Amino acid sequence: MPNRPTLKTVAREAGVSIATASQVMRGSGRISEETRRKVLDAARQVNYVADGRAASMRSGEIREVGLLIHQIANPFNAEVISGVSDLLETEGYLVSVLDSRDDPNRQRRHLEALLRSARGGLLWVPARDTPPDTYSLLATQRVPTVTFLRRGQGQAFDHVGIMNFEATHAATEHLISLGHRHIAFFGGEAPVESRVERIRGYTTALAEHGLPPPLVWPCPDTKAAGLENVLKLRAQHPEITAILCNGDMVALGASLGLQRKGEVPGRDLSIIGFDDVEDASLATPPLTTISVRPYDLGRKLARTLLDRIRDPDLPRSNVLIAAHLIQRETTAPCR
Amino acid sequence: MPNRPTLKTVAREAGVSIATASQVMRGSGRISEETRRKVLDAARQVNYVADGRAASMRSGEIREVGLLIHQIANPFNAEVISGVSDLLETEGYLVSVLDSRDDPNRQRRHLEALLRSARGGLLWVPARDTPPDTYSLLATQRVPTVTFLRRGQGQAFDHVGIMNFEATHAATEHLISLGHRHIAFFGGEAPVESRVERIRGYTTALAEHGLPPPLVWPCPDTKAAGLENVLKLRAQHPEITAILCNGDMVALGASLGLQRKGEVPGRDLSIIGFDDVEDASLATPPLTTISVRPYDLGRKLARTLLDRIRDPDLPRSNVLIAAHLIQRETTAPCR
DNA sequence: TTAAACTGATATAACGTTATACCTTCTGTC
DNA sequence: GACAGAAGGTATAACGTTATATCAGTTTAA
Repeated sequence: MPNRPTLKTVAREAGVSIATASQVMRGSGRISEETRRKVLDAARQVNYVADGRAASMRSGEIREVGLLIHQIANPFNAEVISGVSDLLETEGYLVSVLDSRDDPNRQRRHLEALLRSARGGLLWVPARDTPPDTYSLLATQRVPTVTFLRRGQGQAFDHVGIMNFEATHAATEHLISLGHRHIAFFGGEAPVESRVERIRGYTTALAEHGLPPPLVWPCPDTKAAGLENVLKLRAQHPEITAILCNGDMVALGASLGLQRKGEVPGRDLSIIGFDDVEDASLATPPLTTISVRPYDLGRKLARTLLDRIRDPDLPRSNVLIAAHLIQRETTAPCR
Repeated sequence: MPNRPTLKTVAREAGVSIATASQVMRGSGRISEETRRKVLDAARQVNYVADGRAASMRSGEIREVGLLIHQIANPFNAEVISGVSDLLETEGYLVSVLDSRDDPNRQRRHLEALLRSARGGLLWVPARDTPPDTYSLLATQRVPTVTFLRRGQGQAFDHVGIMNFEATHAATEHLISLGHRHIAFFGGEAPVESRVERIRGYTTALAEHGLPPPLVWPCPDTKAAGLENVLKLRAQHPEITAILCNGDMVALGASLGLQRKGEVPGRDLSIIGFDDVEDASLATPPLTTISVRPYDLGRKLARTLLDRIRDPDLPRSNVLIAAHLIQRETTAPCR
């Protein structure tokens, strides 16, 4: 039973040296058409696939990057990942996607696994409460790194984010223009900047219009939690007529919760989501939400990493993607 | 600016040889407590992380596996991936998840990327119409491989699947016992075995009860497609009173479509899904579906791969996971 | 007292590539 | 026909680990 083919196998089969075989496979150096053909035939013959480990060790070029995020099973994030993969894969990179579940310990383990095996680059959403030594680990390892969605304490890295403040500011003003005066911010728990910025946009808009003080109601970013918590919120604060959500999943959950109680989203409580996941437009009623084109964000992210890999001395970049309100049917004038 | 630390750095820092440093890091060989401490301190000092490429080249043990699936952004598959990752990560493996989008060319590219970089093992759902040379590529590369959900032509590999026939057979009988006589099979397009088996279970049950000939209505496994197609189906075949779906996403889509037209799932058309994704129980009305515990399937899958990696001479295994009907509110007696 | 066994460390080769330098052979020029 | 230069190929070292053999001391056994 033959072992897996290496360059040696190919070279032997083609009757040339290993060095020559290597040059042919990479299309470099001066090689006659005849030799080229012989080597390529031999390679096809034995189903040769280069060993990326050996290649990258010698050449220093690692075509393997990691993507470490706090939650994979979230349609918005899935779209981001899609955008990242599409671009990086056409450039010949292998993308390893890992889920930290927003847990710093789990994140640390993943990070070390990535540093061991996929050290070509890193796309990273820092978990909440990421300790400083995790940042310094990355710094000493000198892996090209781009943070996204959250920057955490990784101020030294490139970053691709969302215009959170502007988005929730505008969304809140929209609710105000519909006559709402008691508006809550609903969802999310961790003190991550993305949420902090969103809350700031919301709070600022309230203040600018001289409305009652902000009410922030935390809960996990899942449908199930949204469903449950919206009822608690309404029981405890019956004056609330509109909620601005930290994400579509809680928003959709809230919409479901309302309907379970026989109420109508929009008419009985205005709801604005954040992300514009596929379900947002498919839900009944379709969800008013803030859209950020996650796929484009992913591509921008990949592009930023590639630039960084190609030139480590580039100035640190900080890209913010615009977000805009999409009005569907869960917002209505206040009654 | 110092470069990334290697064993050499650690050894120099600790005043020992590279060989000794290596032994300490791996906890092998005979090392005095004093030396051990010195090396570990030095390693921590410089933030040392081993280079898995070099290690695996020499030791032959690759702690990196690939998972190649036809659709990542599907809650059922996401759960499977979760189960796989949890088990493999505690065993120190890095799992690279790739999405073939059920396209053989894309799949081929991914496979070659994996063979280049993550050749420790492969978990694989063959794309539809996977050509024979893709199978033989894997065979010559001798990467431990386990197929799941679909076997394709990869008869030589270990496999973890679902009892599809039994599941749809039972589900169809359930519909029949509710009095339905005109039942359609709804969703899925590709001639993959999982769907073929499901259709066979459905067809067999119909035949056993002497019911009208089967009606199979293909459509992509997405909510949007389900929504659209259920209306077409009803327009063209008004006699249908129940549909058995190839997946929850189409089933949920169908449920939405019905409601858009003011009809009530269950009362006006019985719907059974397949997968029991999280949304199935959260939807209104909650979806009757076939559950297969995707997380457990994922763990079983990982376990199978580990066994194969540990002993390449093991007899080929073929595990089938049971599936059972969960009755919620989209099925009702035929009126 | 001396060989044998053990302890704790190290030197070295190897994994499969690629970059570099080098070595032939051929062609053309004067 | 001597020599420069190009064309086409190869030998070799290196990447960062780990497995193996080996070595110098020290202890134990007979």
